Amino acid sequence: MLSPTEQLHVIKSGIADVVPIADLKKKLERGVPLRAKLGVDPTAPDLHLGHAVPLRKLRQFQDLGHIVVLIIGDFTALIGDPSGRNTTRPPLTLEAIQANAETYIDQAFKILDPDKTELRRNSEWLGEIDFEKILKLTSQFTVARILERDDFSKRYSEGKPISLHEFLYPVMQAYDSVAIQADVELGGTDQLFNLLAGRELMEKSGMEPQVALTLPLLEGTDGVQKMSKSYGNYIGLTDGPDDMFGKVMSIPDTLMIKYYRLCTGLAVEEVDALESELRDGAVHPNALKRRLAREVVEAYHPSGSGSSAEEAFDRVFKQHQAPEDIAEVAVELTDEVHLPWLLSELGLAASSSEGRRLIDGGGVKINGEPVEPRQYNFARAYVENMVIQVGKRRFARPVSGY
RNA sequence: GGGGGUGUGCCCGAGUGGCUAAAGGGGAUGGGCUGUAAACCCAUUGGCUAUGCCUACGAUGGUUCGAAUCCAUCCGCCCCCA
Repeated sequence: MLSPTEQLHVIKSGIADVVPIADLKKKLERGVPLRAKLGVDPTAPDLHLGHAVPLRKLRQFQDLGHIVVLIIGDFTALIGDPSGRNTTRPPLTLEAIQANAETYIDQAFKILDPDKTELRRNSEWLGEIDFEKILKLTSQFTVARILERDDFSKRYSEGKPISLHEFLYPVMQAYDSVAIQADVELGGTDQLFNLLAGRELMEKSGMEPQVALTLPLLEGTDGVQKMSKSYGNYIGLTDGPDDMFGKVMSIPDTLMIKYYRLCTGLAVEEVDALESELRDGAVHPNALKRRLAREVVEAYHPSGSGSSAEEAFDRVFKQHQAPEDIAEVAVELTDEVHLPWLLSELGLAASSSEGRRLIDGGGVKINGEPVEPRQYNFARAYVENMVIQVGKRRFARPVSGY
């Protein structure tokens, strides 16, 4: 086992904050495996790299010999965490929660070590709580204290509605920590309030309070907004290797090290070394990003998939050739084919008007041959089974639908 | 419960009767440059086999030769007072 100081170095890599750091040190020095908690809301069925960030950190805890307690917030999902939102979240149905939870667990164990993971659902203890207990719990917190939370105070001062039940979210999350006797709880920076609420409640329950460890939000491929499906800047955990590779390559350079720290399983010292090489100019940023992309791909796909994704990438973007497997799309072709229509059928354009614009903008190629602006109609033989390309990265091959 | 305000394209935001498919910005997409990075330059950004037609300025109805712009009702959101 590493010394407490060494452990601390690993734990601190890439994180936003630990409060209080002294408590964490103290806990580590005892040499007893810690219980590291992460509560997840089974609200989103599609997981992306951003969701994986805390899981990676948990994995580090496991590798250091600690225990991970992964709590599926099946009960709390009934409320919907208002974190980072300025509106009330709609509660989910039980079925949706169940399905999302399954997906989540599936993905999570691609990263976590199952032998060192305690998987719990918070309906275990929250489901049977009675009203008297709720009153006792809620009496531990004051309205003023709850209103300190950023999004609450903001919504309150902006006159946006806050439903009373939303106040209970931090209370329930805090109670989770009591129930499983957490030593450390992880969460995004937007979770700090909830994490500290847990700390407070534990203390009031006569337990040793947990340490709050916050992780930065991961920016998406645009490098600005946090990764999220609704911004369209996400890298999905179930994305194919080629796709995943390409998406990682498109992140801004400035995010590379952050991605290394938060999205790969690379040892902390190694990332430290890469960071200084990058700073000294000892390594070309492009080479570093390629390695990052390979690492990320290999984390979610079979070994070897990283380099084959890289080859596919070079084929398309360096040698400007069509990728090896192009999506074949069945369409019903007539003898004369209207290309704008075809582009929208193939999913390469949102509408045939957009297809027309793409053609006029010089962004469409058939078998590598650019299509002249204002040229819209082609003989069937000219397009059928051919490689239709839009921009640099979108390809499709129309095949007969019969 | 009372008074006031506001609702425009993916988002923000001009527009107060015709010249408005709707200024400007952001974002996005395509092209150039490149390392599919950043920065920068150019173009496009409602639909439609298309020098035209259709649909659009919260919803419905009305006034008018003509409405995002005027009127009525409704819906949503916000502010102030109680």
